[in-house]
Parts: sequence; structure tokens; C-alpha cells
Amino acid sequence: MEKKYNPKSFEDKLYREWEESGCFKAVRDDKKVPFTVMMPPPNITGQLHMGHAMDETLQDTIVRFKRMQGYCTLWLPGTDHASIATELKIVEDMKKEGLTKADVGREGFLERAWKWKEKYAGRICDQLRKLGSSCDWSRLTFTMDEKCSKAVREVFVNLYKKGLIYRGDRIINWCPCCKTALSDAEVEYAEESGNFWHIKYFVEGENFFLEVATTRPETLFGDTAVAVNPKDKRYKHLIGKNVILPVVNKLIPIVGDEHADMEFGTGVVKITPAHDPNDFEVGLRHNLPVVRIMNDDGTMNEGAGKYCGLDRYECRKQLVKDLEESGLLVKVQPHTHNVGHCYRCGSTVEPIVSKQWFVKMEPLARPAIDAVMDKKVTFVPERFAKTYYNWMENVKDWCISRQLWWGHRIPVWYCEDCGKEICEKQDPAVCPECGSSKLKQDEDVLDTWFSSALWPFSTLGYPDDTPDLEYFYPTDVLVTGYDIIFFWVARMIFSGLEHMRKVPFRDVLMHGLVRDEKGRKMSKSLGNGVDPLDVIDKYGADSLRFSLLQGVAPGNDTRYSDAKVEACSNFMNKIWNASRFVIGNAEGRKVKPLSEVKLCAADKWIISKLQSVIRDVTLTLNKFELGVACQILYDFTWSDFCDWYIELSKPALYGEDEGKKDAALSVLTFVLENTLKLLHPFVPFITDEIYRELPGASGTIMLKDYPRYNSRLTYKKDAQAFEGVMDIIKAVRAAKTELGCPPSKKVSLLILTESKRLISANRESILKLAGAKDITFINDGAEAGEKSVAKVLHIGTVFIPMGELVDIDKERERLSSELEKVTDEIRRADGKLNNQGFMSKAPKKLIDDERAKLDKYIAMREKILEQLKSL
RNA sequence: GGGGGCAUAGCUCAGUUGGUCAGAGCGCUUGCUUGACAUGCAAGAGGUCACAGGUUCAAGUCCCGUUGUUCCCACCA
Repeated sequence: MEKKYNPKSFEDKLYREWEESGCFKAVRDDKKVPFTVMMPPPNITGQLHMGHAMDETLQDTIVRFKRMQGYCTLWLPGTDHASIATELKIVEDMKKEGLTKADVGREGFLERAWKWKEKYAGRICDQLRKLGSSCDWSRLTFTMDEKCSKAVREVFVNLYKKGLIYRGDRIINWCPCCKTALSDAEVEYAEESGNFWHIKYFVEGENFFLEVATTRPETLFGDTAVAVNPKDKRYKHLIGKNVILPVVNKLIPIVGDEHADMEFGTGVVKITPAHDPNDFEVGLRHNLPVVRIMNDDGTMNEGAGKYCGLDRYECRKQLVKDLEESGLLVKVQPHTHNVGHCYRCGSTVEPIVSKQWFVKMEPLARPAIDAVMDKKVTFVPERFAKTYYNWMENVKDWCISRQLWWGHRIPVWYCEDCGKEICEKQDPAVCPECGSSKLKQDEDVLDTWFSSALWPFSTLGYPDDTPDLEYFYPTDVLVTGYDIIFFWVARMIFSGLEHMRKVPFRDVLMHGLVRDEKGRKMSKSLGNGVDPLDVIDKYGADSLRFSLLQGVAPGNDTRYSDAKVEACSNFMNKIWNASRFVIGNAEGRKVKPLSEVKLCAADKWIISKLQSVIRDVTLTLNKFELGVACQILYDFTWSDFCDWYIELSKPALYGEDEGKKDAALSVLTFVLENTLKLLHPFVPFITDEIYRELPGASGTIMLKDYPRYNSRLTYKKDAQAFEGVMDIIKAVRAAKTELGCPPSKKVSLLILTESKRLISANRESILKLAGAKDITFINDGAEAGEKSVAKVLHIGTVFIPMGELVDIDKERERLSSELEKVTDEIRRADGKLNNQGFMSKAPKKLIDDERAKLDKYIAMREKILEQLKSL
């Protein structure tokens, strides 16, 4: 083994080997239980960020764990075409060449898009490899692959025929920059400071006016009424009359509608059905005309008269000026309000009436809610179910058409002769109505999330009845960030139920965001993003992985910090060196199996510790508590195995007794091998690299059985007794430090104890680890003499003659404080045991433990008192 | 307006069926070339687990309230 832990020297090599030998491949096996995870397909917009790294690491860890446990694991990788996001990128890219979409045309554009896909999807897959992702590359899927497109077509047509997809004029969110409709989920709201412009709307034939407050004065051209509350005494007599629309000088009616809030503003609200969702509803109730006054690019249309062609904000500016000049502006009030922005480009979205395709949500939402209620799908942590219900219960119809080119084209054709709308699984050649061959396909594409929603089954071959689908669906766990519950998780659930009649996954493990060191979101604009590849380059993938898991609780955000990765890298180094120690010592010797050696107390102690680690790690992993599992392994490896057991094994290893040497070596090897296996799902590279060096090991660790708890290896009594030996070592070390005794100076130990055999058996270990030169058993504390320090322990009292270093007063002080501590413990235990309620209600084991503790402490108190007396 | 999260050592955070639960990493103090590792070893200092109640034999751990902070959803023109 190399002297230094150097991840670069083996990570890529190992990954290639795994991949080439087919370790990641999921081969259906009816004798095995399947375990399926669908990778949330990263967008092909660029490269992976820290959030992805965490997402993939979580999945990989779970998948590797299950694979080692003997499941037939499928982790299916893929990438997402990310319709709008990618299209934006490509448009940006073309701009550099001075080209626009119009210049290259639909065909030309798609050609570029596919080239883009080849480049970026490939790059993303390489990054996934760097992270160590053990996904089945043979099943790599792209959301616009043939099979996904087929699924999309199937689903669209089915929903269409069921009447769950319809086309209509509705208010949708329009991004004037991307020039497409957006779904509600794709709009992000942000507080912005704006104004309330109070405008005079004169009542027809009167010389008074209604004061109307608006935040978007330019929409005035689309006003087709003003509304007042029918209960509003100030205005209700005016209902039915008309007002004169300022500037336009058109008459529009005053309607009575509950929508007008008497308490808010002036109580009069202008109604612009074409440009406001609420107004649209009002318009429907009062049968008002819908007048669109804006173009797709955010400029004003002919409806705006002389302002036609102006950008919406320029129009606002000029209109306000004109209103002011003509005395129609009452006042301007500063006002902060929430403004919707496109989640891709950040432009302010405009609510606009437009003819779009929608999925009717109500019939789909109900079963999806029930599935979670009935625990067919479980959110981890549970609280996210609430978020899900909240959204599902209030969800509006889903706008799925996008005025883009990159994506699944809507499979609807229109007959140019008779106007017939055709939606079939096969492309129509002629109109079934009139036989005309002049058919034109809908120009729009589908929302990216429409295909993502089908991911758990489209990847497995739906709508065909494939063996994969039969075997691997429903999937087991979906791992993703809480930020896409609405976009994706919810939509997969109702889609799975609707099209497969089964939920798409049983558990949803949510994780939070990876923030920067200061707790800020990582973002391009802040420039605070950390590239996972840079980190891997510097520290290795294992260190990055471990740092992303350690101390992270499900659903919680976490902070990335170099310091943390460094700490993890130190841990890797620790594993490396401990292994080097074990392997080095095994060199040239035959390592015997555990059953053929005589185990000493320390051996039994570490072996039973290992058993409890196996039990706890398995338990926590099954509950998706990866952060806790990491901690357990970290502590065990570093503290128990390295700091204690390896040190304890040295006397035997360097001694003359071949039997002891054999035992130590076989225990070291046994524990190391198991530890590596336990760690492998978290840190796959280093564990496999070391595993291959292990005496007797062959093949890759990733296909070995995960350690199983073995109750025959718990040695409970011996292990517990051995902790008494460790107490002695700790006490002597502490005493030496307290008295300023140099560590190199060996001390003598006089021990008053009833556990002479145990201590004798571990004499060498105590001498070495405590820095002592000899041990003498005594029968009376007086034998130790005055110039010694007494450490009263459960196992007995240890006297350390320190000569002139001993200060009697300080020693008395120290013992007194120990006495106080012990007395406190006695008081506490005594109190509990005398508590009627505790005695009658607490579990028996607890009472017994408490009683045993009390006895121990009472004995200790006696010894301390004795010792104090003798000073 | 509605719903969450968080508040534990100087800093970043674990602590999931209430019972050694007061922890880890980093930082800090002291001392160590202890035959795997100074990416290390040993010994320490440091917290009334936000505040105020309640349930319980027993509460960082469950319930109610308060304060601070943060996120999501809805949205009044």
C-alpha cells in the first residue's frame, strides 16, 4: 500500500473497473427482491452542482447498501431535456453567433439542441462517475428518448380521451422574455416596491368620478368594467351605470361583485379580464368582454392606441405622465407588493388570457392525496406530507403547453379544412372527419415536467408490458430536494396512480439545500457556488461524499465548508493508515479465522462493539438516517478501533507469544474487513481499494454481503468487564497529566481490586497504554504510601506513587471533589429508587440498572472516604 | 392571510418511538518525534439544550403559549 492516502491514484481506476465488469447492472432475478431507485434526471443545462452531489451521494449510499444486502438493485440514471431552461441556454449561445431562433428555424434549432444535449448529457454522466455513482448505465435514459416520447404520447392521448386534457382560453402566466406560457409552479413571487396609482374614472353623465387604484395602470386599456362591492353603501347605487375609461374615452359598466373589497383601497376596482386572474373570473360572472392589450413580447398592442408598440413599462411611464397632465391622476402611493417572476429567466410574468392546453387536476389529485394518507407513499421526514397535501388540495388545472421548440411536441393535429382536432396514438394522415390531408400539428411543446412526471415508469418501458416494468415497478425510494415537491414529486404520484394504477414509489426521502459557508443559497449571481469536481480534485470523492452526509438530518439544509471536507479527508487518511497497519502486520503470516484463535478480553470487547455498530448502522440506514449512520461509523472507526483496539493489539503483535499474535491479527483483520464493508456504501472508493489488499480477500467489496449482526459475537459480560481495564488506563493517563508527570516517565501502579485476574491478563496493555512500568496488587491502601495519587474506580482503586510530584493538599481537594460527584450520583439513584412512581412504573431493567449503579457508587464512596482519612 | 422549519459548547451541527443525552467536527488550553497516521496521540476547558407554563415517576426529547429567525404557499386590485 502507498504510504499516503492518495485518492487520485485509484478512484478513476476503480470506477472504470466497476463499470466494465458490470457491477452496476441490474439483472432481473426472481430469487431476489428488487430494490429500485430512479435518479432524478439532472437538467442538461450545464453541470452538476453541490445539490446534485448530495442527491446522488444519498442515492448511491442507499443503493450500495441494498445491493450488498442482496437485493436486486436498479438505480436508473438519466438526464432531463429541461425544455425551457435548455432552450434559453441555446438561444443565448446562438446570440454569440448573431443568430436568433427565427434565423435558424425550428428544424435548425432542434438540430442545435440535440448537439447541445450530446455535449452536456455526456458531461453530466462523467460527473456522476466521478462521484462514484453506481447506477446502471446500460439503462441510461434521456427524457426525449424514443421510449419516453412514446410514454408521453400514450399518456397525453389517454388523458385527452378521458377529457382530462383540454384546450381553452384561460388566464395563464406569460413570460414576455421566454415568450411562453408557464405553469403556476413555475412562477416565483418576490416582494417589490411599486406604486398605487389612483386614477379618476368619471361616471357617465355626471361630474363626479370613481377613484380607482391600480398597481399596473397600463392594463387600463383592457378594462371592460369597474367593480364595487354590492354591499358597499358608498357605491351600490351606481351599479348598472357606466364610467368613462380614461384616455380611451370608452364607456364601461359599473358592476357589483364580491371581489371588490370594501376595506381595501378605495373600494373600487378596475376589471381587466384579459390580464388578471381575478378579473377574469369577474368577467365570466358578468359576461364582460375580454380585451387583450399586450403582445407576447410584453409590448402594447393596438388596443393601447397611441401607446401601441411601447414596452409595458415604457407605456406605464408615459401613460402616467399623460394622466397627470390631463388631471386624471389623483395621487401616487408607494406600495410594496408581490410580483411574479419567471423561474427560469427572472422576468416579471404577465397574467394573460391565452389559448393553452391544460390538465384537469381535480380528478387526479384526489387519489394522489389518498395514497399519501393511506401511507402507500411515505415522506421522510413526515412533515413534507403536509406541504404536499396543502398543494394538492388547492391545485388548479395544470397549464402544460409551452410556446417553445425544445420538447415533446403536442400530439394534436388540426384539419385546415374542417377545423377538426385530432389526437391519436398514431400520427394521422388524413382528417377522419372530412378526409382532408391538410393537417397541421399543434406548434407547441409540453411542459418539461409532463415527461418527468412519467419518469418512474417511462424509463422501464411503459406503455409496453415489459419485464422490467413488471419486476422493478413500483420503485422503492425517491430521493430529491424539497424544492421540487410540487414540480415533480406530486406529479409523479398522480401520474403513477392514473397510468400504472400503482404509486410510483413507497418512500420519498427529502433532503435540503446545500448552502455556502455563510448559510446563503449557492447561486450563479452570487458567485458562491462550489464545484463538486473541484472538491473531488482536491480531496477525493469519498471525502466529499462523507462530508455531505455526516451530520445531516433528512429534510434539513446543510452548509458546505472546506473545513468539513478536510475533516472528512482526515478520516479517510485515518482509515487508510489503520488499514496499512493491519495489512502490514499481516504480511508474511497466515491470518487465522476467528474461530481458530483464543480471544482475549480486548478482542471480545472490540468484536462486541462491532456487533452493536452493525446493528445500529443497519437500523439507521433502513430509516434513511444516513447522517446518524455516518457518525456511528466515524466514532467506531476512529475511537474504538484506532485509538483503542489497535493500540491494545500492539503488545500482542510485537510480543513473543505466537498464539496471542495470531489472535490479535485475526481480530484486527476481522474488524477491519467488517468496518470497510460497513463503510463502503458511504465511501466506496477507499474501502474497495483497501479491501483488495486484505489477506484472503478477492474481488470487489461492493458485491460482498453487508455485515450482519451476530449475537454469538457479543460477549456482553467480557466486553463490559474490559471497560474496567480501560478505566484504569484512562485514570492513570489523567493522573499523570494532572500532576505534570511527563508521559515518557513510566510509573508504578499499586492496585487494590477484586479483579486481579482480569487485570493480570491485560497487564501488557495497561503498561503500554497507561505508560506504566509495573503493577502490584495490594490489599490495603496504606501499602501505597503517602506520596501517591489514588484513583477510585469501579474496578478498584489505583495508586500511583508520584513522589515529590504529589501535593497532599491538592490530592485531598481532588478526592473531595470526586467524593462530591459520587455522592451526587448516590443521591440521584437513591432518589429514583425511593420514588414510588418510578418503582411502580419504570421498566424493570431500568430499575435494576439503577440499583446496580447505586451499589457501585456506594462502594466507591467508601473507598474514597477511606483514602481521604488516610491522608 | 395560511402552513412549516430552526433556536443545544466560541463556530457549524447531530441527538426520530420520553429513561447514562448533555454529544461530534472545527476552534481553544496543556503536554507529547508513544515502531499506521503530526491529515496524528493524550489530558482538558466550554452549554440552567431560546423564554414561560403543562403532561409524566422521568422532558433538548411530548403539549400550549411567547420571542427571535427562516422557508413555502396564497394573494387585495
